[in-house]
Amino acid sequence: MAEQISVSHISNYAGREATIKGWVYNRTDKGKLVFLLVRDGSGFLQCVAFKGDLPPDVFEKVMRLPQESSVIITGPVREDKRAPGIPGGYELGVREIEILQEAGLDYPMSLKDHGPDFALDHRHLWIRKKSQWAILKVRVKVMSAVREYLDGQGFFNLDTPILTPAAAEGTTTLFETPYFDEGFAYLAQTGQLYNEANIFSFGKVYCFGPTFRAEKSKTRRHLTEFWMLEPDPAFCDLEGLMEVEEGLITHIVQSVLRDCEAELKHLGREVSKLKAVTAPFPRMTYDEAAKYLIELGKGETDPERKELLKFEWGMDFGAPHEVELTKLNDKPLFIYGYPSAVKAFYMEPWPGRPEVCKSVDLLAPEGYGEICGGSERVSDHEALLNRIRKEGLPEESFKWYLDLRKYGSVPHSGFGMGVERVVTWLCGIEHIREAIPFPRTIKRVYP
RNA sequence: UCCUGGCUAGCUCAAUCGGCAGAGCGCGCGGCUGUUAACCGCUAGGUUCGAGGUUCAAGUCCUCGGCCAGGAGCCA
Repeated sequence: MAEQISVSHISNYAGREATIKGWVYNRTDKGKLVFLLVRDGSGFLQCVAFKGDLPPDVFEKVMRLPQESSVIITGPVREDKRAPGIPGGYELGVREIEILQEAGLDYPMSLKDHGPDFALDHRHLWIRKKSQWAILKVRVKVMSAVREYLDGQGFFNLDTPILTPAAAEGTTTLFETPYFDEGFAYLAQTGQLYNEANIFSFGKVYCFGPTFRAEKSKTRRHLTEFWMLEPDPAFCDLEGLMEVEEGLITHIVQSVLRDCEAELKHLGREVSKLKAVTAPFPRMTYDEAAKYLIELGKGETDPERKELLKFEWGMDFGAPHEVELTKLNDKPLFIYGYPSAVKAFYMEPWPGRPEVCKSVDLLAPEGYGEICGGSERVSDHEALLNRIRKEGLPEESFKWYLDLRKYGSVPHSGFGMGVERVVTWLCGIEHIREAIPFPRTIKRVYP
């Protein structure tokens, strides 16, 4: 009996019999010869049926097998440069085929491109498509690389609650849900405050889960539900934080390059640009970036562009500003020392410059922009209390958070990384909605 | 919330100045022993987003409405 194998391991079986279980992705019939491109989740494999090798009724069925039919195929594995697929270069002769189900002929997803509305309405089927499968494979690798790296660096993965009592940062819109006799609970937009509590029990911690933002953002960089990684190490200043970030990002990129070569190739990703992503990453202060942008704006002649690039010290970067800054380097770029006024209340002020805080954003190159945002946290109890009062935040809600500064406070830092933004960048794709299996956007909760 | 663009066959799109509603893909039928989103031939497939208006004539122009997109703001 032939061994059942994964398509991804096909190269180990050349010259032997093997069985694969999967779905017909495409069929090309040539009269007395039929090619079935079969996917099994691990890859795509060409299976070849010759008329002379099969009983007439079986061959007739294979020749008419609809796209997406589920099959179990057994036959000889052959090395053949002509064979397409992922990894490709190998094919399976059809000696025996069991058809579990002939798919309906009205399968709506074409192998050609669809418009976004149609594709998203059929996301449950769209994910079967090779391009989407490749992107989501990269996502899987990013997720596992994250855990692999942080676990290896002595971080502990402590989960933080998704149902939370109130706004962590006050400003951003939250999803609200009724909560028994307590009134309302809110879907977490960050696990950071809880991470900070976990720090004092575990030292270096991270949370990794879905995050919710009810902002009415309608761009190719936004989802209302996205996955965020938030590492928070104790005894770590801003410089130490940047080192954690560049170590993590480098490990993610190298892991994807190593294990997702075929997927990136299929997506047409220029791999050489990712190979350049190694620590250390360039660093730039907000002051330097502001100066650069102001100069750039002065030199701009197109009035529309000039308006978009308009900038003065104290502003937060808009998308067009970010894009310009990402063009400066081939590697991700750290920008640190933002004005306190545009950042959150818990960020440590810069020594001797209270108008600036110890915050850092990491911008992915090639125009992709912000993938991480973080800071050193205020560790002094009085200073934090003052910040909370100044922001007009409800002191009572932050009692437990303030406690953390009373019992063994230490310098600590943390950042958040948007998983889908990283995947979008690594895959070189246009839109973040393809970087998550079932995207949630302002206009879409189906399917 | 604002700005811009779009809506025509199952899908992706064309239709000149307002003048007969088209193609490719997919489905169906036929052909082909090396296809790579195969190719070749044939068939079927239309409430042009909705309502109203202008006109001899509207997919095309005007008004209102709906839906989608991506950009601004905000952010990861």
